[in-house]
Amino acid sequence: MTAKKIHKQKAYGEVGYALEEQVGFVLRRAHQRATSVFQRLMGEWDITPLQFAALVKIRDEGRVSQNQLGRLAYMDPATVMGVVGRLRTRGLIRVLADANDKRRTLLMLNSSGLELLEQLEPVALKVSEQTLDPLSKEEQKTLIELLRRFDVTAE
Amino acid sequence: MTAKKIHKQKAYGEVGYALEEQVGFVLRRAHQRATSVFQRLMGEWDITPLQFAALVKIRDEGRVSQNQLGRLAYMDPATVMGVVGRLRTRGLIRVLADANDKRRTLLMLNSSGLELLEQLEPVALKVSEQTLDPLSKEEQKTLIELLRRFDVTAE
DNA sequence: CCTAACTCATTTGTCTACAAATGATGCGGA
DNA sequence: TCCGCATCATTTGTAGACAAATGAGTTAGG
Repeated sequence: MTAKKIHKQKAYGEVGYALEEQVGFVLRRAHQRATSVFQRLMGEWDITPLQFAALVKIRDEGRVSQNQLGRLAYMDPATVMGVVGRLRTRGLIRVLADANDKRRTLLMLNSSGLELLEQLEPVALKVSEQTLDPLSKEEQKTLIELLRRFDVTAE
Repeated sequence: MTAKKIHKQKAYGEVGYALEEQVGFVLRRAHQRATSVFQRLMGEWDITPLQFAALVKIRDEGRVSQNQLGRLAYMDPATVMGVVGRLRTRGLIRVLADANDKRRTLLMLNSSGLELLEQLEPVALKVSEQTLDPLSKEEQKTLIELLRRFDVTAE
């Protein structure tokens, strides 16, 4: 019914600017899909992608300062503030002052954080799986590799 | 300098959960790159990726209702509200009531909206170009195609 | 022709995302 | 040694992203 209207979109070879061929647009779409799958599978634990990423990074490091965590998980300082605050409120991490550098706040998982993370990791693998479902195994590998190339540029 | 710390991240074949190999994580990264390039090139016009997408879609359709626009640009109703509000405030679109359906609000570009959009489109192409810069032409095509496959599922 | 189910715009609330500014602290070089 | 510059955490402000709820309006089926 409404499908007819859709065809008014600029088609592939058309002259003008085709929004759905621009990287930013399709990346946004793909990212929406990924977070949607994440919410569906992780919803029952009430955790967000960023909160999960933070837990993983904190555990991998043992102990990190907030800024360090931000660099590892690609969050800017303001965003880290929020994420860390919520993890702290939920009692998943321990926050302590760095004796060697009074500017720093050190973060580490406490036992409930570690326990939760261990429950979550297998689910996170399912999230990746389901997100990538429309692609063949070969294509999945290609996609991840191409996306990771955006990283090298450091910037 | 700090590069040494980075190697504490789980390496490729390691046992545990490797965050940087999960789709959601790399998609988020890639999307960050795209919006960062967008801001850098579009900053001088003070426009955001979503606002630009909305302008394109409104022009392509001629006139759209808000919900329709949301479906075309993949924004939910609450997000559309904000974007449309800002475009209206800046005087780029015209908002009128639909005579046939009193629930609906119709949107269309006014002359300044159209004029701005025409200035912006060539810049938007540069945004895509620069974003994709780390990849070869061949890889760029592959990436876009793979990303667009996430769309077909309709979901 | 009437009502139940749907659609539309809108609000509220939570969570990313980032720019820009701030004050406290640390550090390197003259 | 001390002074400028960098780094750290933090705040404020704007904008996307979405869930959930609401009331007005439309449509389809009985």
